[in-house]
Amino acid sequence: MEEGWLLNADYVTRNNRAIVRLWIVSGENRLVLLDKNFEPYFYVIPERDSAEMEVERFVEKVEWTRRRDHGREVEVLKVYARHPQEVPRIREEISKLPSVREVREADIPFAIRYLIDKGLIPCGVIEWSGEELPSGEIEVSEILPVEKGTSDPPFKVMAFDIEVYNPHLSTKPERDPIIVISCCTNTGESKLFLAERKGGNSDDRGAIKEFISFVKSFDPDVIIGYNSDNYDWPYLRSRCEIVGIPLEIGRDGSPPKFRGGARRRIKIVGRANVDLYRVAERDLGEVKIKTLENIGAHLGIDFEKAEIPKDKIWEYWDSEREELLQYALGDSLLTMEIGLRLLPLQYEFSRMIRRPLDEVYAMGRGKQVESYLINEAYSRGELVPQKPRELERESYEGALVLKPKKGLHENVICLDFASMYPNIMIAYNISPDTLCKDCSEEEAYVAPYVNHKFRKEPPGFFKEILQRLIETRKKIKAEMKRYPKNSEQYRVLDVKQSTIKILTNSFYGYMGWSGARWYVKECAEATTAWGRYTLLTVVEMARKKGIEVLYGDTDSIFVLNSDKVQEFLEEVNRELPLELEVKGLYKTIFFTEKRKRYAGLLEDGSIDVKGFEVKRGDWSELAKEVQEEILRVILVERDPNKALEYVRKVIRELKDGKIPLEKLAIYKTITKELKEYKSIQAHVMAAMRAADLGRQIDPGTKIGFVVVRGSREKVRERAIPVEEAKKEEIDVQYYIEKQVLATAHRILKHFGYSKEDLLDRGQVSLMDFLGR
DNA sequence: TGGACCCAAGGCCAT
DNA sequence: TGATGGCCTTGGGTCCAG
Repeated sequence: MEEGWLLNADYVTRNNRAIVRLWIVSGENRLVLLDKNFEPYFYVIPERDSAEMEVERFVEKVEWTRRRDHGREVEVLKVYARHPQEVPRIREEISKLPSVREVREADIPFAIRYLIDKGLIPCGVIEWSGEELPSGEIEVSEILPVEKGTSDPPFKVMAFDIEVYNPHLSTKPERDPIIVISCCTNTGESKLFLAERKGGNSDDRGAIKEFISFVKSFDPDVIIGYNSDNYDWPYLRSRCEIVGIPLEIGRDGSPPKFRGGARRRIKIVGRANVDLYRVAERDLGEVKIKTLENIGAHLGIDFEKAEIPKDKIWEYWDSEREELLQYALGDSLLTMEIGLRLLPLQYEFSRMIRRPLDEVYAMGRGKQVESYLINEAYSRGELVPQKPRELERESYEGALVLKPKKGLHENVICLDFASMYPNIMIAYNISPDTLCKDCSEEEAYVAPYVNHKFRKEPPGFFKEILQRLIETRKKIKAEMKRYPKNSEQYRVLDVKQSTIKILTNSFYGYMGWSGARWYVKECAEATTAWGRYTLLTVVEMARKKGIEVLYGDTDSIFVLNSDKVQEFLEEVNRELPLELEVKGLYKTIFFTEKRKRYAGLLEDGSIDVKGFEVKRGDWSELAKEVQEEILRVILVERDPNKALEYVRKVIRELKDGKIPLEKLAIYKTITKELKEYKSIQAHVMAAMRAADLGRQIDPGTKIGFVVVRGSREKVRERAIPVEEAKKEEIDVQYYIEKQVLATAHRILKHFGYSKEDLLDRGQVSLMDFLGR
């Protein structure tokens, strides 16, 4: 048997038959495995026995088999199609038959079906025996997954980035050529491909050709970019069409395939395309403005990169080319560095949910959970439910949030339930297949408030899966202790446990997602009901013990610390089927009267802020900086008066024009097409102005704007993109009142200061008045 | 006509 | 293309006193 890493899977059609094709990395070799012995199939749940005869009219082969549907055994027809492309049509026809109740699993892609049935793990190792064909491909006779301690696959990775000549505000492939393509590899190579000057214009033919031949010669397994799905790839494709060069970079010589519109995914045959921006969008929410540079800084990458304003790229190309080339190279080098840090988690997700890397990176969390469940269902002989027809969103009651006791508190301990929702699902056997309407109260757990019932036995689909995930994670965490924290083994195990944690914590949300195959509202509703009940129970238990509860949210309570707390913890853990543990100890903590907003000084001297504007991406840097400093002075220096003086100083600086423009920019996301907005607020207006000037504004675009002076009253009338603003035009009064004062007063009002106090009206009231 | 009040839209964060 | 709860700003409307 030979061995190799599974990079990707697809199929080819030869002699009208679909042949599964696997792309393998084996040492220095890149192999193609073909399996001719796998047929597309799906299931039919019959209404009557005549279904068999009626279904047979549409296909060559039908056989009876036993499966389970939500735990119950069912006799179903396994229906084989001649070719995967026939499946959608046959499925349509068959599901119309009166003798057919339901069609199942007809929408699982052929190559994915193969991976599931064979138990093969993408980004993992497989072994096979077979025969080499004259074409060099290998026809396999036997193929198996190999259980191995995981490590990162030995893939060759290439990062790339394009720069476009852009004397206009936007870039248009019909008009603007590519001027630089920069590439680098995880083997240390880097290349720049430059356009040539021809009669005053730049000609990118040569650059594109050289790029294509570099891709062919380096032959990467993984190609990464930053926003490449929405910019670099579409642009390259357009340029190739315009200049008449085929973008033949697939391992079979084919061009990339673009699938879908705004949420497009790009497939390159035999390789894996990964856009790190989409990974960052899903996994790095803490980075508010996701530029390449910000992501790099967040990941701790020490990288000096030349700064060139986007709209000046063409000028540098014309007159300061060397700097532009450094900049362009920096982009692909930084993309590579980011890739080296983000890819391991994507590899592990690929293994966990058994999907090729180039699908995993852009899948939403719900789809990732679903892929995992589909594999679990197969191994249990369970039929996969159909996708819900229409997304009928029925909302349900969620978590409980207590009103905080406002003010400063000393020596506060935060207790929380470990993975509350997954553990509730385990404790009360919540699962689509255990939900029962007519169980007796003895044989079922009955959810409080909502009265949904779940059979106590046998363990449900979700319970079994969650139990095993949590158990596996515990083992990994124990194993991690055997290695030093900076070791490779530790890092690999950490990625593994972290993947399990993310997946485990996504189950509840998946259950309540109306687009999920395993969507059952009652399950989600019962989970939160037990959550509310549990939180109320511990609050009551604490009070009975004379422990003061200051705040609580979903699965946590903040209490005044005392020697009673340890005993209380033990009592809770004795009486409830969940584990309450210490999450943190605050020397000082500050609550306002509002929920989900607090700031505390932890034992190690760090400050933990939740909810306040400091943590939000849609406030100016100035406002956030001021609020952060106020919280620090209050919690650490315990000197509200000093905070007051600080605010007054900042306001003076603002009036004196000493605050740089960048600190005044407010960033918000455009979430839909501009014309669809019912309410035109500042960020929408700023985006419209940007669009008028030629900037591309799509849903998902972050727009940075500032508020300038003017006769118009409404903020939106005075909101302009930050790139177009001058510092002299800033509406200082807006920033004082709506940004600095608003955020500062939210904290300082609890220490007896009014907005007037913060403004220092007494001393500068006349100036202030004239200033308006 | 301006201010008090209310509500919905919009966005982002806590859990 | 997991979930609900919650906070805050803005814009748009009504009502009412002056």
